Amino acid sequence: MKDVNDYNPSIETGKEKTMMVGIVDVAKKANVSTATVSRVLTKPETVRETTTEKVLKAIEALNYQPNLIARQLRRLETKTILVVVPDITNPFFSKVLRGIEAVAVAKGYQVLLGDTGNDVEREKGYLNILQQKKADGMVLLTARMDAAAVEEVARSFPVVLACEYIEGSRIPTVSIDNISGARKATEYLVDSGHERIGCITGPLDIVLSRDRLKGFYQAMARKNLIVDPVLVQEGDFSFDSGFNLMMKFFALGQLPTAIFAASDDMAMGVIKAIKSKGLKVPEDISVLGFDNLKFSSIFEPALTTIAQPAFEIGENAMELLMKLINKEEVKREQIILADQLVVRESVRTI
Amino acid sequence: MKDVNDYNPSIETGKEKTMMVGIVDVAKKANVSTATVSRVLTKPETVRETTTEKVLKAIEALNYQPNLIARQLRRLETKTILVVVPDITNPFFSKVLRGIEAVAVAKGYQVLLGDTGNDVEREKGYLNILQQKKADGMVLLTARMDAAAVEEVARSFPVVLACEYIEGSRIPTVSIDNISGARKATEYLVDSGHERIGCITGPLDIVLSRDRLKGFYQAMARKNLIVDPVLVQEGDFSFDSGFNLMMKFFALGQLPTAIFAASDDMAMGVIKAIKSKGLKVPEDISVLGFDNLKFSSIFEPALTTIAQPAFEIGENAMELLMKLINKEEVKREQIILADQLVVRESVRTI
DNA sequence: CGAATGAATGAAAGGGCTTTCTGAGTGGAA
DNA sequence: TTCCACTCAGAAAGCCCTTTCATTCATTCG
Repeated sequence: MKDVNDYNPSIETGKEKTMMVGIVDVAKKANVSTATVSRVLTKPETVRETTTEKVLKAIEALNYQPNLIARQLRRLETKTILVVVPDITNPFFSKVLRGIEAVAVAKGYQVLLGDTGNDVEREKGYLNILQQKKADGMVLLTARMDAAAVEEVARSFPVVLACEYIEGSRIPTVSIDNISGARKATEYLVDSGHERIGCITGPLDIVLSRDRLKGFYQAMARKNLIVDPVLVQEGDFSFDSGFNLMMKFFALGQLPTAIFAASDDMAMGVIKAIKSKGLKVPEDISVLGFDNLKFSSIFEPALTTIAQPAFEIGENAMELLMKLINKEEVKREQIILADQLVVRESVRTI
Repeated sequence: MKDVNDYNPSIETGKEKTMMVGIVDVAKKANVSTATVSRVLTKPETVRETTTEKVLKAIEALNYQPNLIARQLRRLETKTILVVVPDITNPFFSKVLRGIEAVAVAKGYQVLLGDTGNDVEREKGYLNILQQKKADGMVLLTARMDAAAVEEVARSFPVVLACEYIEGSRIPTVSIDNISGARKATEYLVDSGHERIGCITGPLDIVLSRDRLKGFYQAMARKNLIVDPVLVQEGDFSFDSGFNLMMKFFALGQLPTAIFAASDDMAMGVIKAIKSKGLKVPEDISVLGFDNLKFSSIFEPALTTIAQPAFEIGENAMELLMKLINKEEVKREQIILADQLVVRESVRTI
């Protein structure tokens, strides 16, 4: 059964007591109590220098690493936070995640990743992790699930929402103002001379999608323009949905002169569809996106879009979470970061 | 000091003993021992049905959630694995991560994320997490650090490498064959009639970059073509490095008819540079990439590239890790997945 | 010189769960 | 009826740390 090619590290160590070295071993070796060893590790200032040295030497000699699980149990804290993401593969979310991670690491926290794959059930599942004490807090980059359930958890544990928010909730949130962002985008389109403007939204069961749509309507209303209902279509943020919806406009024979897409991915899909019909962007139809993905500047035409400060959203969210965890008072529970219109080449001035 | 706008959930619960309910509370309520409660939760088949019901009812009533930390301490396992990534923002890695996550979740594991931001020091830091027992195993998507250190850890803990490997190491690995992939790519270029071919490599301190370069040389040698040394330049996988290196070729007045870039990002940079000089791809210069990012098919011209099965790499890595954790024998310690040449529009047949 | 102070350390009690060992109870075979 | 075998459940011993409380010892002051 055994084969030279088998890889089994535990065999290599043989049955020689690989015994995990514990704090007692160190204590014994250094001739002190476990209490002292623990103190050396966590409050060195309370231990005499000579003792500290002895202990450190023993730790070194035994290559001792404290068992964090035991510490966590004792201290009832994990120094871990949970981040729930709808799709880690989406560069926008991974950038937010990176912002979170950056400050987490700086503050000595680790991050447990929960990718829901856009599945509400899995999203719910992650709620338990807090109650099971596997994390000290959580930041949600998605909030499609039952709002009450989230509220419930947030009542007993530190929770912050990033990007999305829950209507009527007091759970701390950091995001941009999607309404004003979308309004700004649409107004730019109007100011560029467009009147017949289409909107491809995100999934409307998400607040943030509704907000962007709301911003669109607001801008149109302010400018006294009429929105043709067929030109408002619900996508799912994906390239494909942008492509398909634009094709639908073609099929319907209903062409706007400009389209506001609620994500850069969709905007690119829209543009591909337009090109596939032999038309040009922005000459024939203008397109404006949302997110400012790295790729949007590389794309041709380079996308005019609303930039979200993804990394900063992550940073702020984590900082907020830290305050919650440390039971500091948090004054503003809604942090709104500035978005920005990035003008590139996909919108034409008429 | 207090303000109506303060958000402080612990205030809402007041000082009413929000007391964490523990297994003893359940036991008391159900009139059984803690042992029985534990058994209901973990080996229900050993408990009489009527008892089980009582216990379940108590659990329900108290909304009891077992403290996983305590369980972990007792069982000496965390049901958590650590994934160390050089940059989560890179869609290739996030896709691998997703593969890992998918099988992790399926097997009841959680994933702790370690993003190193391409920093070797941070990479090293994550090694400790295993020894500190915060994770049962780890998969490394990067292995720039001291090989000996990794080996050392891998001797006592389950570790698998994904994408990269360590030369001469027996640590289980899953990846594609970068040498043959690059060779295949280069040969395609040659077979398309190109002879003067440039290569833009990844950072050469990474094995995988060296392998791709090696594949390039092998193909050129097999086809009896001469490699002009100035046409081989070291990039860092980024769009910018591709752009800059191509500009360097222009500055040098040394133009190849085709370029093999070791990443799609770089390939796109190269193409942008070519376009910026008023030349066309593939008409004037052909470009071939590596990775097959989602974006590569959207890019114009659509990139001809080598596709890596990122998600599958992740899946396989995690499955391998599971075997290691469960101390099953692993026969093959190197799993090579198939890469694939995806022909699109960026290479011209002469 | 004795008492009071303070610093440094140790003993021991958990933190919340799992699991072994043991005992109680039940039913069946002799 | 006695005994065995078996099932189910409880007592209690940890898992490995941290932290409180107590103790020791040296120092200072009256």
